[in-house]
Amino acid sequence: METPHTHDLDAVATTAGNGAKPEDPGAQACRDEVDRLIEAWHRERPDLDVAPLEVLSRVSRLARHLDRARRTAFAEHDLEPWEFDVLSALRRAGAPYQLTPSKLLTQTLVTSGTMTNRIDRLAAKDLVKRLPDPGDRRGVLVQLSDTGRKRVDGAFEGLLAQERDLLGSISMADREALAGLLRTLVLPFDN
Amino acid sequence: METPHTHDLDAVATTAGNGAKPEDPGAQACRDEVDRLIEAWHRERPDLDVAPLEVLSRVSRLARHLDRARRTAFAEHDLEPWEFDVLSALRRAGAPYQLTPSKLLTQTLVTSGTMTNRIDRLAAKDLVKRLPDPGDRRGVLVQLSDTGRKRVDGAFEGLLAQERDLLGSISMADREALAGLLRTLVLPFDN
DNA sequence: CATCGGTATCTCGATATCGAGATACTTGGT
DNA sequence: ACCAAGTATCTCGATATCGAGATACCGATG
Repeated sequence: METPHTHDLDAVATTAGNGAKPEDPGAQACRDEVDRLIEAWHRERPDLDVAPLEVLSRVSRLARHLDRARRTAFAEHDLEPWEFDVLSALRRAGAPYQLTPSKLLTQTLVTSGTMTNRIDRLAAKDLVKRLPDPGDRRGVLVQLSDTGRKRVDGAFEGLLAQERDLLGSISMADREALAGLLRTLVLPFDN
Repeated sequence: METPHTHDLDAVATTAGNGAKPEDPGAQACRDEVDRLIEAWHRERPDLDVAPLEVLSRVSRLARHLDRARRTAFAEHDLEPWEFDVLSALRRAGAPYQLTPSKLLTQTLVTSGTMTNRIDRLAAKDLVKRLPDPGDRRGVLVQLSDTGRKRVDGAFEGLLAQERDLLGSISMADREALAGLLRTLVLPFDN
């Protein structure tokens, strides 16, 4: 999806990118898809400042690539991304690895119907178990099984290895700067 | 559509975050969800270096928030995100706003079956038209209608306004730094 | 203890996507 | 001209998700 951003005041559209400028300080030599996207919009709508796309389109596109990469990484542990989402929430909760469906759906941002379905399928694979919630007969507790814990731990280690690899081209200092700026952008949403 | 997605993942050590550090230079005072995610993983798996999550989890989460925000912004122009994806690809192509389904599906990263379905629905709403491809009788050309062009132009302006707003808390210099670092991360995927 | 609003979970019909296969046409080689 | 391999698009069954509604239970109030 395209998240365009540019401001146009004239020729600003190419400011941050290494777009058409021939000088290119000492930076990477290559244009990415977003550079092309922005160039196309700038050609078609020279009246608009599409600078915001420089940041936000890249966030969206990178996230999509990360989704695919994670799917591959998890596949080596026979887990789908949605399975990791649920199991990792339980894992992070700590022993005895129990959460209510309600807690799980707020953490995974899916609807209750979806979560019921997911728990059913995870239970069928013996990765979680459904227990009655003592103290609230409406509710249930979803508990990570022993095999579930091992699978999610392995998948998480694989994920970290992959992510470390993806970040390899960026210095420690830049990673921290990046993390800080991203936090600033996320905060208004996270409350 | 949409990339729905859902993933929670990641949490990094506490390196870059303003996690538990009491000093906090002059930065924002608040922890985000990823800080909490990282703290939980660090508690449960102190043997792992979860630092990559500081960056990549934030990218994923921010992208999800952006998806929801865009859905809202597009709704004011009676467009779904997937509709904007297709229409904007046609719009960027420039007059006469024609692309083959193949070009459209490489740009939107969906399968051919999905694209056929999308074109059907867009054509039913008179936002695009299917034309025979002169020069290749297997193929068709998808052309943006006049109302389609107006709708996508309006939606794009709305999107830009929203994105400019979201980036408001970040200085111009930081935006450029952010865009540059994100490009570095995306490049290995984009080829 | 009866009631009523709120909460937790599940049910179920509608829908968008995927993915494998079908169909029709093109292209290069002989 | 013919044929095989490749390409462009569409078809269709399976599936995961959403979202509205149903059911069962909690808790405070009178």
